Amino acid sequence: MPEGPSIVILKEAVQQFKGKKIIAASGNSKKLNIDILTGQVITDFKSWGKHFLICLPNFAIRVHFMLFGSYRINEYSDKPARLHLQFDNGELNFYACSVMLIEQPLNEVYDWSADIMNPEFDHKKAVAKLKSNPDMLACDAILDQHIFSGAGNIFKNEVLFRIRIHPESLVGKLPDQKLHELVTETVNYAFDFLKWKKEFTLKKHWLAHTKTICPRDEVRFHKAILGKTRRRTFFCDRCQELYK
DNA sequence: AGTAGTGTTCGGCC
DNA sequence: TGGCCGAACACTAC
Repeated sequence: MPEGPSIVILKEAVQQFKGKKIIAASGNSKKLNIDILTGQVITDFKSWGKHFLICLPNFAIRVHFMLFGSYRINEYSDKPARLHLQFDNGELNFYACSVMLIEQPLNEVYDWSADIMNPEFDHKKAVAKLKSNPDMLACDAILDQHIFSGAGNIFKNEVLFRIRIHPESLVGKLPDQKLHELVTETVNYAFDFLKWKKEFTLKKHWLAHTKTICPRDEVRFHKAILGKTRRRTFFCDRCQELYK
């Protein structure tokens, strides 16, 4: 569930509830007084990277699916719902996710130009952020939500393989052209991910993530826990260049 | 059947 | 004060 494109899919799937009144609300969220939701009208659904935002007239609900979260539309699971919203035309259920109330205007909370799926995504700003973090490893840079909001661990492995950059490369040592490729291909992969996820062929298209053999030169991939983010990393040390 | 992981936050420790 | 690290959360595909 978690990565940005999956949240875009969710946003598309809930459009039937835009402009609808919440006729009942329940759930086991501790961060939110669910009673205040009943009677409110949903003005919009938005997303910022992995954040799913339910907009109401005076505040928004932020849903983050973390690693295990899930949702059901017009059906429910046997697990307790973290948040259940009932409408006259259906229902929306969220499970095992983080739910938060946001009372500040969303434009003050979120920098939309950092969201890789947003039309306002700003390539130049992303490059500038990378350049201001010269000591950061490439594998951590892609996971940094302030630079690439919506990118996750699959992105990291696939994008670094696509652009032939070793995950332990220092961002400050990447030539300008590679820096631009990093940004361009992270965004490109987001839209490939979206398309493949909708076709249920995402895994089939993985070139590096979870793989044992490099499809380019057929040597073994390395599998290691790398970077400050300490996440699984799959890479080929023959075709992915180390900039250090 | 057990394990590991599409993620983030928090608190303890040095 | 701050960086680093592990735990917690809680589900399911393999």
